[in-house]
Amino acid sequence: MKDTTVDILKRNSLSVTDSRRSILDLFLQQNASALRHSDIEHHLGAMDRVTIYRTLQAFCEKGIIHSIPGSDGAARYALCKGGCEHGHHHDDHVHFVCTQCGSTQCLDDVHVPFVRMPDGFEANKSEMVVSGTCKGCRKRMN
Amino acid sequence: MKDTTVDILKRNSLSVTDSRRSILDLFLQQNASALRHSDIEHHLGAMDRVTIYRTLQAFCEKGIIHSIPGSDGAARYALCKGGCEHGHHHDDHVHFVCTQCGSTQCLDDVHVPFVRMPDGFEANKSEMVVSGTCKGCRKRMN
DNA sequence: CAACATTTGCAATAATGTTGCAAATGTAGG
DNA sequence: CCTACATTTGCAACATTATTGCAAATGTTG
Repeated sequence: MKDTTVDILKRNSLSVTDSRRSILDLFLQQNASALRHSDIEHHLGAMDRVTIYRTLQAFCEKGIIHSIPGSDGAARYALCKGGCEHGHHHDDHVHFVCTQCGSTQCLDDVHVPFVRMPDGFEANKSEMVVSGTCKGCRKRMN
Repeated sequence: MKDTTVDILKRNSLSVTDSRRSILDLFLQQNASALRHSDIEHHLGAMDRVTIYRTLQAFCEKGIIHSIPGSDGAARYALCKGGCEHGHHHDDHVHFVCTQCGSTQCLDDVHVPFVRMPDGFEANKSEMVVSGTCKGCRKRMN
């Protein structure tokens, strides 16, 4: 049985509203590719900016989406795959930023390798972002 | 022979101005620890915000400092060590963000491990940020 | 020291993010 | 289906981060 947006919202004890359905729909349409706040704003022009911020925050807290670090000063978010939806995240995968098209993608099958910390440091979470040319752009270049 | 701020600026063909010397001094005083724009602003209250942005950009282009990715929407910068200062960066080290004190540090001796990309993706650069409790904060907790 | 190039500070503007509050919408019980 | 209650939305205001153009100030070179 396929998860509908309503299922996902209910399962995470979020009330089902038009805004949340639209935003979740948008994420489901992406293919492992991340969205910035402004992307969502452009797609759903009618929706208030603040609502988008609050929805993204709620989805993050519930583990429906995860945030992706980036140096460009704009937060990005992507759907969590698999067992992320019960409070504990499994988003230990590598993220890829394409310098050609600017897209950010989840490499769900590539997990962040372990690195040993220097004495005294205690690691909790590791994030890894690889940049380069993505599959789509390399095809386009041939 | 020890590098003075003036040496570093001249070597990178940057004209020697008070602003650049002050900012570079600040970085040299840090110990592998990163600064945000706002940190610099607070330390050097008299300096215009725009000058700080432009100086950070110039230092980045020359490879004197490097930027560090972070999810909190504020760029961070730290001095480049070693052979970074001739246009090509060697900042392939892991960065550590302490969730206690909020500081960001360069782990100069821990380099970012190689990961194999899925077919079609071409990697250029890898960044890794580990978060947890830093040395200083763990000492303070005992 | 003079002529020229570069940098600085200011003003204006844009993008991103947060908060409080009243109106609108969603949920649950009868 | 309707009412009462809880939650969410939209708006306004505001804070922070960042960018650009331009004239005045500063640095560099001969």
